[in-house]
Amino acid sequence: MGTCCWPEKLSSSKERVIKELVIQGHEFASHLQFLLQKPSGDFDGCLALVDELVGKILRSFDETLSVITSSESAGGEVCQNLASSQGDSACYDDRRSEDSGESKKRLAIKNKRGCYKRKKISQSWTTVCPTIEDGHGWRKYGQKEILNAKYPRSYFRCTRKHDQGCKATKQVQRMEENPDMYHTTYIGHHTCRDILKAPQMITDSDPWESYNYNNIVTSHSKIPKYEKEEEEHHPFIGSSSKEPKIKQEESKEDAPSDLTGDVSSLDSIVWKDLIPFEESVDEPTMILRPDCGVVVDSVHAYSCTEVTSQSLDMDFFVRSIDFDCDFHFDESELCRLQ
DNA sequence: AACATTTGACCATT
DNA sequence: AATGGTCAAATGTT
Repeated sequence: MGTCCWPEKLSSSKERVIKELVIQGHEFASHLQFLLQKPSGDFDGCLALVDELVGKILRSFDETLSVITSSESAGGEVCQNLASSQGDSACYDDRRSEDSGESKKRLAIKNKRGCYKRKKISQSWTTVCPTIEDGHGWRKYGQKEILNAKYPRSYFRCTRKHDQGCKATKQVQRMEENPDMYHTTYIGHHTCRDILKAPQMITDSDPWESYNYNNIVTSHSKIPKYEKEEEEHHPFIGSSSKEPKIKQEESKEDAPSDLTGDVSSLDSIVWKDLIPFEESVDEPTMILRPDCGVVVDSVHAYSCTEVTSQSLDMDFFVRSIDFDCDFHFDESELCRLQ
């Protein structure tokens, strides 16, 4: 896992990645930073430019990831972390076809409940947060008691699974040590395109908040009425899939007022997802959440508490990005390419 | 009625 | 066999 290197034949890909991510991304981000540092009066006139830069940065990440993804298939060597789970269905079908006759028989007879393809855990990253809200629309599809765990684990899939084939899922479990926190494991990335709404929301004085397409800052999870006594054990888990949906749809205006009511204790916990990374980058290997411990792939931990619009620093991102395959952006490489 | 959640059954993996 | 992930019918909510 951690020793997956870039094969020689991929060196050009590496250069492309560096060019895309470090040079262009850095350039755009620096430009953006410059704009953001302007006095707010001047800033208003730059909204279109900011919008454009954000688009460029996103494109840069998109391009980067597409290079990485294509390199994997071309080179035959797969960084496990980045190995797409998208194509796992065929794999499973094959495996299944080789399965025992008994298994086949059961399938043929039932072909309904339980006939599913379990995805390989190839792309996953975890977060620890006081909320399971992350700006995406999730639908709960299961819950399990976990051995030796006090709290059950809830399973969510993207609400766009069916209409857009988005394969992102997540598992949420309240932490025993700290029941106020939720341990969330994201599996697979969003391929749905709700992100398209993003530019419309870049009207805030705080640009990071714009990344927060769904007003996470003010929309804390609300316990649904029918959650009843369950709320004591996992209030957010039961409600999450409703709320993001509200936000994903029309309610940019009314969602906040609707959702701020009863979790005032979270008002001080202002964390913001860098959703563009999660959305546009094929595989988000990093999530930044001030106030939250962030664990990537259960191995690489990042903790950031001071990432704001004023401290937007591409170097930080570059240092933090870890493809889990010994791929480094070293300074000399950067200089050489520049 | 449409959509979301709950929950037990089923299946894959170890 | 144990454990955990997924499915889908039943049920609840809007």
